[in-house]
Amino acid sequence: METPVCTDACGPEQPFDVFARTCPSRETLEHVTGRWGSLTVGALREGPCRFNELRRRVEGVSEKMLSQTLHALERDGIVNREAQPTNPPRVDYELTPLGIEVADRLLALIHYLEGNMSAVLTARETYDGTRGGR
Amino acid sequence: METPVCTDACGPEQPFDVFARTCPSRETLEHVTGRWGSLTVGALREGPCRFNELRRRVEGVSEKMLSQTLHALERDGIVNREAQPTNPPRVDYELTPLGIEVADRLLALIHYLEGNMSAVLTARETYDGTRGGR
DNA sequence: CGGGATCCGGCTTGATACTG
DNA sequence: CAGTATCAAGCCGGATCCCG
Repeated sequence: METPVCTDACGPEQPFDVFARTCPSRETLEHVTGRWGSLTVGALREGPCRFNELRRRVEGVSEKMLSQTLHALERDGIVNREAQPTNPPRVDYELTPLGIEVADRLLALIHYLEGNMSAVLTARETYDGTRGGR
Repeated sequence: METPVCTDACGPEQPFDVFARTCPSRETLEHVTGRWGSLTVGALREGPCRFNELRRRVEGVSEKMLSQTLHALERDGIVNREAQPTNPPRVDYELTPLGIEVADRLLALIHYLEGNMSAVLTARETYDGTRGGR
């Protein structure tokens, strides 16, 4: 489980490298950091959640995109899906242990950005101003 | 600069919240975690870099997308662009202090994923196997 | 070398409708 | 509630040409 080696897509004795075009880690990174992936994972860090509640936490996501995002994350072992065959149906989504680790690193980034948006906004004004109003 | 407040898009007295549909932090997060954004920021963490060298580090990115990505990151104050009006022209890109902080958090996520891809790959096999070959 | 401008095909996305 | 199916639109991204 430590220092795994990419046995098929990144070369014989080479560890996974996201900068390599064909490395599967790039795919997973995209699932996790994708438009809805990062928000979904971040929202689930607050605890298990049902489908429609998740939709409310992640403002703006459509049913289709949330469903699609959750499937990709479940396949990658980031999210666990628990369905109870009751009526009405009840399905809970939660992070796996792997997902929790991912979420914490993602949230560190998110919170840092949230905490420094004033700097970003200032930079934007400077940038937009410098290039003559364009 | 500490505990900034979103004065226009997230409500009067409320800090920036990436889960809110209209919060500008969501936009910046997408620039940073976007398909090429994360790899570009990660690659620049190794040090300043010229355009075409960056293209080589980030395998698979087109000129157009790299250019576009760099502009967005520069506007957000993540990347600094230094052009020397020589001939042939020489342009160096580097992370700003803000960008370095962002990159470190991003790389923490990337390295964690790279180091746990075997678990992801196993999860995928299980997932694909369970749902009867579909 | 370091890009900008343009064209264009296709995948992604978002409504909408429907199912269990 | 928890999704899937369908479809049109639009944006993404690559290829190409051009410029400084």
